[in-house]
Amino acid sequence: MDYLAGLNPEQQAAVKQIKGPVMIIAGAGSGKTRVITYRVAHLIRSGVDSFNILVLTFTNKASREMRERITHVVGPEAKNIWMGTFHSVFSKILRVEADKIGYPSNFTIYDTDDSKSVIRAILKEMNLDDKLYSVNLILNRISAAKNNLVSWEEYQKNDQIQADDIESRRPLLGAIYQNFVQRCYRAGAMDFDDLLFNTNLLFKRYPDALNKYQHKFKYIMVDEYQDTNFSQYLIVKKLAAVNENICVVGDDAQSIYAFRGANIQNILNFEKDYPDLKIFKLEQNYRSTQNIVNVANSIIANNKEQLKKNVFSEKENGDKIKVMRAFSDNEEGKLVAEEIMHQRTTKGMRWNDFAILYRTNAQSRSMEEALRKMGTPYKIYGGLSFYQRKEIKDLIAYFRLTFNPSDEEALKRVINYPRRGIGDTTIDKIIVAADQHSITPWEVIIAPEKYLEGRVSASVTGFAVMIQSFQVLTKSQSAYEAALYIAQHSGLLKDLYEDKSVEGLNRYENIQELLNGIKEFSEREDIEEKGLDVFMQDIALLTNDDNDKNKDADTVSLMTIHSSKGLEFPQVYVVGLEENLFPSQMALNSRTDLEEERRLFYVAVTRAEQKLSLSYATSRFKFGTLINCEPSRFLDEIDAQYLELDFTAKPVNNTGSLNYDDERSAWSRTDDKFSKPKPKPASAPVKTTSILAKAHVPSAGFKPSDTSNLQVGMEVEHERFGFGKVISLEGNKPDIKATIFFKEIGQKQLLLKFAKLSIITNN
DNA sequence: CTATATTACGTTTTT
DNA sequence: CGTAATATAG
Repeated sequence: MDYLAGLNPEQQAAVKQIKGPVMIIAGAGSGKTRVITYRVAHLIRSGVDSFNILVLTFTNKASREMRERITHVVGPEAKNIWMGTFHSVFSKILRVEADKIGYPSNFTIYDTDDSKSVIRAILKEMNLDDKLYSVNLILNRISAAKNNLVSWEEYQKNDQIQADDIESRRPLLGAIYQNFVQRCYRAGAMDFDDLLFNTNLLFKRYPDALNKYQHKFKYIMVDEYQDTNFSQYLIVKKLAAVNENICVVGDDAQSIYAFRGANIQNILNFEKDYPDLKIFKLEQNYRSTQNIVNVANSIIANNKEQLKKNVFSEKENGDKIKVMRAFSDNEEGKLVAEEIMHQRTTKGMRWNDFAILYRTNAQSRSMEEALRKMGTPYKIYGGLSFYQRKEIKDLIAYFRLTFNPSDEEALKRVINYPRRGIGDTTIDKIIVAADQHSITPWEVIIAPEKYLEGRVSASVTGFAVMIQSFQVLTKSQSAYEAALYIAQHSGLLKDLYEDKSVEGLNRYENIQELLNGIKEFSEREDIEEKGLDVFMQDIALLTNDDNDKNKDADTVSLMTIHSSKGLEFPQVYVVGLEENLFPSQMALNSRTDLEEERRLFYVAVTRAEQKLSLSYATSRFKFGTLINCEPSRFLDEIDAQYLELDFTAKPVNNTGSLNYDDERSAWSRTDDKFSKPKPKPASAPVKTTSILAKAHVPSAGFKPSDTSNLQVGMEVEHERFGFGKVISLEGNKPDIKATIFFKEIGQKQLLLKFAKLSIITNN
């Protein structure tokens, strides 16, 4: 098979240049994936050992698809290529080298929820205001530090950083960072950023290790290079330092992950690192009509910083870009659903040919509803993934704990789920004891008599014994057998089975699905090691693109623009083109943020092959309240000659509360293509102040009395309810119920064994 | 300790 | 509006 035949001259040149540093600037739709695929194939055909090739991608899906396509060309040898996301490739390496940096090779990977939970625990322990020290802010700050390879020690030493933190009145961020790192270390856990940070650490501290991988990966390719952060950049640079057979592929115009630390300078400055760099520009777009490409170009022209290129299409002009206006988010959904229905019938298309793209996941709801009403089949991509569901995380936490009992987050998750009488106070005691003795909570649990009082020890021991039995079991059983055993004997399966609600049923089915997945894994023949521990290894790195059992179903696709990157559809509907939504409110403060938003719009537009529609609503629900919206500035930036405005939609069931410009006034504005509804004066947010009784302040020296001899008529004081008189007593010994009339809040019924009462008088 | 009620809080985007 | 953390009663 002549894989070069279908390529244009520039693509061919890029494929054939296999030696030395290469940068391929690939415009949207310019056949980037084909070039990478064929370049790898070409490497192998040219005699490069497939074991010496490393291909780094941004998503699991991209790497999977690429491997498939390469297999098509070169056959089974494609299996030997090291290909995957940065995170998955380097977590594999770290598992091999873990002991060098003091980690167990079965370290846990903490996901974002785990990290947040760790931070919450730290804030509690340090007694900090969680409004000033918001979890998200802290996590972002730590993440940014790690991605720039700033350790907690350096963070604390850096004057600039300290000054910033002091100025924002958060001087303890460095201490929190330190605490966070140490806790993760103690738990044998790494978060996503650690996987890259620690790889850098490994290469820095152990030149031997670096050397080994430098010689292993003689040929390196990086896809989506514009999305790499400093940490990733340095890993690649170090690995490529010996052979310098490095090829990066990307498009600066599609850099949309700066919020996660991606540094567009990595691609803009690549030439500085490799002076003898060969640059190839792929500028012909094979995907979209000329109108679509022209619109995309006119959008991106508003950005200052970019590599010069001239993306063009030789396809037909195609339809103009349709702009639809709706009066509410729900109506927007209806318009889009109707238009898709109309297009499909008149043009004889499949549901698969359509995609609806939005800025935020929350927008899927109105689209979903409208599609459902019309009976249109659809599939939502993204959102919370299978592995993020509570029940799945619960079961996986049992697995995690089995293989890494130090994993504190997993422990906290399942120690009392299903209920086994180990409540918050006991858990707190365990953690405190662990802190005091500088050991892990697990070590407290396996020897509770040393650290805890006898009463709670029993249930804790029961839990420890159970986990230990899992540990023994997993050594001999297959992944599936072990998983099933754990699901049953943890009590989790039973707990879900007994919940007969719709959601409960659903959860039970999800667990079954996970178990089926593990079963399939157990039965795979292309893997040597099939223990549950192996299955667990990169589960934290998996996302939604997992169990695509209905992959071939004919459905409309709904997803965020971010997750649409790399995909294409004959017809694309980009919805919610409104100020503060797209561009996002968060992005309005700085030029760089706004430019990233614009690149995101560029990505959205360039997903379309034949027809592109844009829409906005003049009002939409946000946090349960209706707000007015202005059309996005991005619409104004598009050259009007490419647009076809459809403002025919009339407000449905207008109750007079909505003000809107009619069609004519929209057109009568000469300076502006889009009418801007006058912003309504924002109604002041209603503060819900509790009018309930203020808490009773107990008298000084308040002490609960022994109430076993309490009599009707006695006057008592309650910690919260204040002073009162006993009206009546009923029930038997331990469950005596007292009716007491309190001066401040009235009559109450209290169970004596719980109520904290202080007896004032005996009549 | 558990179950229920109440409140606070958030929306970018993902490995 | 929806979820998740916390308060409260039993």
